[in-house]
Amino acid sequence: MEEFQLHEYAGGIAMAYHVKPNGAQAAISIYSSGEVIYRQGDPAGGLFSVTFGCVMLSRVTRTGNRQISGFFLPGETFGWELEPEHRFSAETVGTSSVQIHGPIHSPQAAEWRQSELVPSLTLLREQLMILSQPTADSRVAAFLDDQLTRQHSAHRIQLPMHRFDIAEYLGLSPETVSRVLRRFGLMELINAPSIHVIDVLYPEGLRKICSR
Amino acid sequence: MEEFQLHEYAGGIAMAYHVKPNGAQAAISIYSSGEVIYRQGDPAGGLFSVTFGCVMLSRVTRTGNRQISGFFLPGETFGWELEPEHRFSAETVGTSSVQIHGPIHSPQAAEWRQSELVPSLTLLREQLMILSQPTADSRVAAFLDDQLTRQHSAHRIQLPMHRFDIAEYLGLSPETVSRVLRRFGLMELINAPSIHVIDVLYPEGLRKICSR
DNA sequence: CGATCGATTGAACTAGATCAAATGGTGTGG
DNA sequence: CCACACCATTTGATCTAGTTCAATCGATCG
Repeated sequence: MEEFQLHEYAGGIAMAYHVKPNGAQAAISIYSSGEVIYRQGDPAGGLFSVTFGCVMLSRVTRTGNRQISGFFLPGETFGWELEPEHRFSAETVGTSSVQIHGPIHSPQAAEWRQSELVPSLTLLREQLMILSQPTADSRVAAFLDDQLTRQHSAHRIQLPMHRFDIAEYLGLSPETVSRVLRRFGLMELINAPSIHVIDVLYPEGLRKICSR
Repeated sequence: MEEFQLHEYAGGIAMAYHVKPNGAQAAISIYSSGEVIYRQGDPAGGLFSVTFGCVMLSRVTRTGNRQISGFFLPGETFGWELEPEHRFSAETVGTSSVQIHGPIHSPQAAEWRQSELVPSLTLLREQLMILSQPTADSRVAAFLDDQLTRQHSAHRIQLPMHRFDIAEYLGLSPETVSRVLRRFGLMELINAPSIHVIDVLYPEGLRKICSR
């Protein structure tokens, strides 16, 4: 079992050390909701992985529009950059903790890089399949199904992000996202006990809606 | 300058050897249009990169729908798999040649893996941004702009794939793709001398349409 | 020169966006 | 502890963008 040692907690940020099985330590930062881990244009230094909560990657285009690249969940790695600058901003969505693996080309990150690159690619490919869905229903359904998988849950999923962010990510309006979720509720596919929690009552039904 | 040695050519498939500067040889296959390189479900053996033409990755979902994962152009690498089976099919779009780097975990592929994974990730992330565009115009514009970049061209792009495939990739109907392209033509943003060739007359105009 | 398949165009319909208003939840101050 | 204010979300009504279905056009190939 892995162990966490909390070192300080001030102003919503904490540093801790993640004690790996082999005794090595990796720095862990704990963030409160909505904090920026790095900003688009910052020097691309590190490779990160989520240990708790959720991290949203987004960028602002030349024309001033915001695009959401994705939401990262525990066990998922982000911060890969080909260029010397981060092309996306990373911010927490809800209280979250993030493990820092050091600079992308550092020896510390090497092992991580090796083992996590292909999973990152696979993850991204799945996200692509969500966004190539033709209708709002199928997109939202695919999104929820993806969350089920990535949260390793049979029914309950956490959606700590705003509806607006989900909408922007899916290329839909927030009103449409809201309406689709309501409809899914009426169809008894899902149940939303609170705004940031959704119980998927009938996962197979969701999957049938995908790519229809 | 790199050298190609052609060894055989039968039934549209040829094997050749790509003579690298250091003298090492990497196998190259030449395919005619629409040939399948591997099929979804095939054992995931190899890592490939396009040397000429275009390769389309697609899959068929449980519900029988086809999804297009993307189009790969010269210099781009595909075939990454986390699991022992290919989750997508790869087929050529137009006459194409593909370099085979050997099994994904082989020493021959190691170097390639190292150098090409982050670029693959970056590429995929760009594609994600295309698909998260909210309107048909912005999607098609982003798609064309992406092709300009990836074909390293200032104006002319080749679109060897069918309109239907583009449409499926973008989550649009083929009619809409056709209409958008026609409209772009009327706006004198583009000019299509033939069905598979498009000249972008005013690239900056395309970019303004993206993410509007 | 016809046959076939893909692409385009047209017309009707529907899904989703937009604008506007109402609701609900959370935190703050009285 | 309650009332208010602020924000995100939901709901409603209208309008537009995109799909669908159908017909036409065009290129390629026997």
